[in-house]
Order: sequence, then C-alpha cells, then structure tokens
Amino acid sequence: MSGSAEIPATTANPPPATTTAAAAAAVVKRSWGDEADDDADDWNAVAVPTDDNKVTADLNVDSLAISEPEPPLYDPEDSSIQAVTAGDTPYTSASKFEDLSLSDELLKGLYVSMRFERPSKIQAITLPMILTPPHKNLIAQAHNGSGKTTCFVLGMLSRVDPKLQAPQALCICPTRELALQNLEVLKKMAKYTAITAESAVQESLNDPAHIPISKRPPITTQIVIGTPGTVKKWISYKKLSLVYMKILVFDEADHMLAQDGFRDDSLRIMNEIKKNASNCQVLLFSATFNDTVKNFVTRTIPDYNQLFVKKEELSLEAVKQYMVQCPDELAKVHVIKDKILDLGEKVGQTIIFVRTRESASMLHKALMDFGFEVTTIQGARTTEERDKIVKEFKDGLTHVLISTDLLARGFDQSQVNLVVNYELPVKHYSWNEPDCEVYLHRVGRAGRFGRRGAVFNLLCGDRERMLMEKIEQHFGIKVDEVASWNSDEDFEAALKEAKLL
DNA sequence: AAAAAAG
Repeated sequence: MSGSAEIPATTANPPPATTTAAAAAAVVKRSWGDEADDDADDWNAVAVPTDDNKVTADLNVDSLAISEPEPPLYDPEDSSIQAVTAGDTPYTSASKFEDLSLSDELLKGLYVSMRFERPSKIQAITLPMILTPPHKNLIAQAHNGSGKTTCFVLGMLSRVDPKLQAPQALCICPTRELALQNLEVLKKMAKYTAITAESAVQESLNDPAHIPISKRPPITTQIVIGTPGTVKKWISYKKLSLVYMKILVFDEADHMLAQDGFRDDSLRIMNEIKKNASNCQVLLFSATFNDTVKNFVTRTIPDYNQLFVKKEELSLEAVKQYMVQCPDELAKVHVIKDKILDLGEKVGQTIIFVRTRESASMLHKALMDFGFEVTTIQGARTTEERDKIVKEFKDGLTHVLISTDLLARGFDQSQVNLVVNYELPVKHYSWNEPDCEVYLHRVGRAGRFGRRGAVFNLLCGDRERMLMEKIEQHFGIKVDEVASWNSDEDFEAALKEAKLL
C-alpha cells in the first residue's frame, strides 16, 4: 500500500484560460447528473468543485471517468477510491490514525475499544478532508458496510472542543434505530474521552422517568444524534442551542435530502443552524445518490469535497443474489419456511423485507402459524417494542427478523448473512417501478464488512419478474435463478455457491 | 399506490 499517497486536488492540470462557466456547468451536470443508464461510470465519476476556476483539473478527471477504463487517480495500487477536492487545501491520505493528530484518548478508543488497526480506505481519505481546516463540506458516497459511520463519528468526536459544555455536533438520521445505533458506535469510540453525547429520538411515552423536552434544562451535551422530528422539536423549544454548532452530519444523506424523504425537515434544520452558527461544516454520507438528489445537493451544499468508490466494491458484488420464481403467495411462505429458514439457521441471521406494514403482519402470522419463531419490526409498533426487538436480534437471541424498509438503511448486524425480499421495493408512485436505491440498501444488510452473504428475491407473477429485470438492468448485473422453488438441493447449492455453506 | 418521523 502506498499509504501516504497524496490526493491530487487541483494541481493535476492547470486550468486553460478557455474554460467557461458553461463548460463547468456541463461537467457538473455530467458527473453528478447521470444515473441509471451508466451507474458504473457513476461510481467512477468524480467530484466537481463548485468553484468555476477550479474546474478544469476535474474536467480532465471527469473525462477519464466518461471514457473506458480510466487510469487510477492517485494510487496505482488502489484505484477503487477516488476523491476530488474543491479548494487549495492539500489533503494527505491517512495511512495510520496517528496521521490525523487525534487526542490520545480518541486513539485509545480506536485501538482498544473499537479494535481498529488502521483506517479503512474511505476513512483514510475522508478523515483528513473532514479534519483539515478550513473544514470544507463533504459529500461522500461510500458503499454499504465500508465503515462510513466511523468517518463521521470520528469526525464529530475530533472536532468538538471537550472543554466547551454545549452542543457542537449534530447528526441526523432517517430512523430511530439508526440514530441509536450511531450513538452507540460513537459512545464506544469516545470511551476514553470526556466527550458527552445523547440521542434526540422519540422516547417511550409510558416510561415514568420520561421528561418532556419542555421541562428539561437546555442541552449541554456536546454531540447530539437524532431523528428529524425530535431534533426540530428540541430546536423549536430552544433547548438545543445551535450557536456553537461546528459540524452537521446527515447519515443516509440522499434520503434525508430527497423530496419524498426528509428534505423539508433537513433544510429547516440546516437553515436554523446557518442562522445561529457561522461556518458549520456539513457532511453528507450515503451509499446511494440518485441523480435527482445529486442535482439538488450540489445546488444546496456550497463548496464541497467529494469522494467516490468504484462500483466493484459495492456490496452488490460481495453478496450473491438469487431470484426464486414462486407460483403463488403461499409458495413464497413455503420457500421461507421450508428452504430459507432451515438453511438460514446454519449460516447466521436473516432479515426478511416486506413492502408494507400489512405484509409484515401477514407474513409474521403465517410463519408463526407454521410454528416458526420470528419477530417483526415496523414503524407503527411502540418504541419499547422496537427497542426490544432490535436488542434481541442484535444479541443473537432471535434469528429471523421481518422488517419494512425501516431497517433497509444502515442497520448493522454482522451476523446477518441472508436477506430475503418477500416483496421487491417499488417506487411509491408506481408499483411497476423498482426502487433500486432501496434494493441496494436492503442487499447491504448482508455481507457486512466484506463478509459473505446471499439475497433471495421471491417473485410471483409478471409484475415482480419485470421489477427484477429492471433491477438487473439498472445495476448491470445478472441475478441467478434458483431453478425450483420446491427443491432443497437447489437452495443448498445456491448457498454453497454463495460460500455460506 | 409506502415507509419513515412526529404531532
């Protein structure tokens, strides 16, 4: 590994005088704007700075991404990660955590508590970008299970002033579960520091110890990780001071800024911070950024660095995907009961994704009636139930979890080797269009950190077959078919091929 | 024609 390779910023090619704003705009559009039809390029495509006179270096880089196999951008031994920066600041990739001038307490947390040895590739590149003044904004597309949580958690921990008892870092997540999970990672990493952190998520209403925010003293915790509604509420009650905010993180940022996601909430929070704090750094992390969101993000977040990972390292590649043609809905249940769960027991834990809460209850009942112990999580359940179900699953007490897309993003449980799509994800406006981003996120629940994994897509009827086809086309992949839904041997062979057996 | 957050 050529560890300390310099990430070329704008020095690679001096901009010719002929570069026009129009050309720059075209590049911006090209790099960020393309989508479905050339996703492969998309992952190779790199950053484009917002600053016109810095564009040409990237114009060159970008053209590499457009043409065929491009030469590596900065590291001959590892071309899978590419980054482009927006300013004059040179960033040196961190081959060791020591390169990041972290506090001793934080280093100890990384080595002892987290048991990390050295930064992952993504961490090596993003951390200098996050930590080096002038603390530019960052848009980072990092694949599932690659350690992006560490990037922004370490970023937040490094940037807060431990001596200042006031909120200085805020992280917004799409679900309660993800916020709590991220907080846990942060607390583990912060174990030897005095930095304080808490979650801003809906709390159990039955808990007698629960105190409504209106009756709580102002937050003095240094890091807050939460969901949009609760964070907004804390802000509107003036309990969460934004004056000292130094860093704002959006996990699953594409969803947080999507029109049909949390865009309104996210923008409001961002604007409130802008009004109160000067120079708050914004970090956006996700495994997916579709072109609509990309365009919006580039218009919304000024002056950003960007990072991309090649498509080859997507968990779509690490996880073996199958489709199973089922004659009817009952056959789907039989497949889960007789084939997948039996084998699944041997290979780890399983998450079964469904499209609606109703499907979740229906499948839950069907499997329970067959005598299978499964648990189900979906947003309509109480916070206590949700906490309990997640804890049992994370503790390994339960092996099969039915979930809506509540857990599609970010949920990290390394023992999950099997993902079942009882129903494929579809766009909310049409059930004839697959939601490829959600599909990728679901797949990413298996095969965490390069582990083996398999996905079974259960298909019934022409519509679902067509959805599967469209997903294959979108990602440019071929999803193998399990020959017969009714054959034990076929499923066993499939898991062997996935190297799970 | 959904789910999520949250009121």
